[in-house]
Amino acid sequence: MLKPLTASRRNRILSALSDADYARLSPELETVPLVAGTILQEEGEPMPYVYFPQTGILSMLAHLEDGDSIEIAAVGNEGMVGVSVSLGATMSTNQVLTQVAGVASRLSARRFKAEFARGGRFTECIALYTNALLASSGQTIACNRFHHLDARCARWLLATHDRVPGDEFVLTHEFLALMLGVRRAGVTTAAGALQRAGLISYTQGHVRIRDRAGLERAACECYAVVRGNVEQVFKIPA
Amino acid sequence: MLKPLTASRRNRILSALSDADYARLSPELETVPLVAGTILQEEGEPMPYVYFPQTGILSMLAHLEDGDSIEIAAVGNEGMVGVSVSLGATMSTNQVLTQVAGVASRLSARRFKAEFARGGRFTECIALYTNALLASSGQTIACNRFHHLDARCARWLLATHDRVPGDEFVLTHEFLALMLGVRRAGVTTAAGALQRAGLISYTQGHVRIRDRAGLERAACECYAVVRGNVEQVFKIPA
DNA sequence: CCTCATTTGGGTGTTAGCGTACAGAGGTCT
DNA sequence: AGACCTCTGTACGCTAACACCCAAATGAGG
Repeated sequence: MLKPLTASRRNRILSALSDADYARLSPELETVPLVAGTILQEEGEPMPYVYFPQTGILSMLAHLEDGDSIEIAAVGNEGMVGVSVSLGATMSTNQVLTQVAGVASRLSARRFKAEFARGGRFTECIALYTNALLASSGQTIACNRFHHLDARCARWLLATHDRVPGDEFVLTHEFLALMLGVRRAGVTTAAGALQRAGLISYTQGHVRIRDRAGLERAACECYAVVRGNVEQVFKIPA
Repeated sequence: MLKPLTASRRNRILSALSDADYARLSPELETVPLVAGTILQEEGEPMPYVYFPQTGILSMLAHLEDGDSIEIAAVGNEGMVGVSVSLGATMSTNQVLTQVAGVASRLSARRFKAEFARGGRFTECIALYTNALLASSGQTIACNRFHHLDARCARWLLATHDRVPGDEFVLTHEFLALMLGVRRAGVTTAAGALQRAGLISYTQGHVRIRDRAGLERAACECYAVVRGNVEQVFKIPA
């Protein structure tokens, strides 16, 4: 027996489709598991699919020649990976990996392009989401230049917390260091401070958010700005 | 006597329009001077116009709560300011200011949206340019995190050199500091090193590029990456 | 020619985060 | 239980860039 049609509509962009549009697209949507650590797209390679996470989190990463890397944006069920396909790109400019395991709906790039070209609510949503990505990237440019590790750390934890069910999730200092583009030891120091302040606690690769409000105070403004950018996408009068 | 129709087509996006499309749009295009230091768009405010520079350079800036600011992207005759209008945005998320004086064609946001909705080569160009901006933002996120001031300084000088006629242009350390998000004294040190290496020279607000190839070696990879992103826009088979 | 504002040079002490290294703590597997 | 591997804590010296400061040079205007 098939899952109900609405299963994949935990993704907020897909759920913005009219029932008619969804019915047309639905046979083309493939539900795929997102396995933590898996790479979905590689920099400079073609993008056969676009992904709409239902649960879990994907990360877009930039890599530099000397091997340094950093997260550009995180994508949960509020967004998608592959907007650049709608902009006419053929190659991915970033690496995309699964940060938190989950499930996504994927769609072939060809179908996605065709659907995008139809216009309507779906197209509008994708465009607005692209705009949010662009605006958020600008904020992150400034954030990486000016904000200190503690604040960026808090920002990142909040963004992840928003996208997982409970208050606890899997995360090592090592991984967080990769996302923030800093040393593992640096994260240990910053996270240690947050822990001592009673905002979080962690053991062996598991973090627990203990004081969400406090964490928000510890985070830089960028958390709220980026979140606001994304909320704007869905605040349009339908 | 009117200037020839093709005047504004020094902008590479406008010149991608078919003659028919251009003829239709041309009466709506207004040629405006770009005065150095002028602010064309303010963060959080509506965007009545979009701009297609013919000459000169515009800068998109991000501002943080505490007053720090940094350049997100520079736009010359290869691009435009206001792509987010085509994505459905109503408010600007960045400040835009004139970095180097020049001339631009401007178009009302309404007309621009309508024209964008028509589809065709123009639409395609705008979409590809938006994609280039997005990709370049990702690169800049990493750049600001990892690359040192000297290299970022060189990157910026090259990007500007690309967009001005000769080898010399107006620039103070103060202004460059604003763009790079560093102290003025920091720029003095970095630029001094470039000068001592014979790559540039400057006096009282005027820089001269003396060794372009050397500067390219001194710059981080981001210069070439971002430039490549933009070139990609115009490399499509017409 | 002199004055004055702008621009640049440089100096001092501070700091966040780096690179590196090592030790302990907590799980896992046999 | 013991061996092992992953994860976290911490320490030490180093450096890029900071904040703050003042002095010199340059060019424009009266």
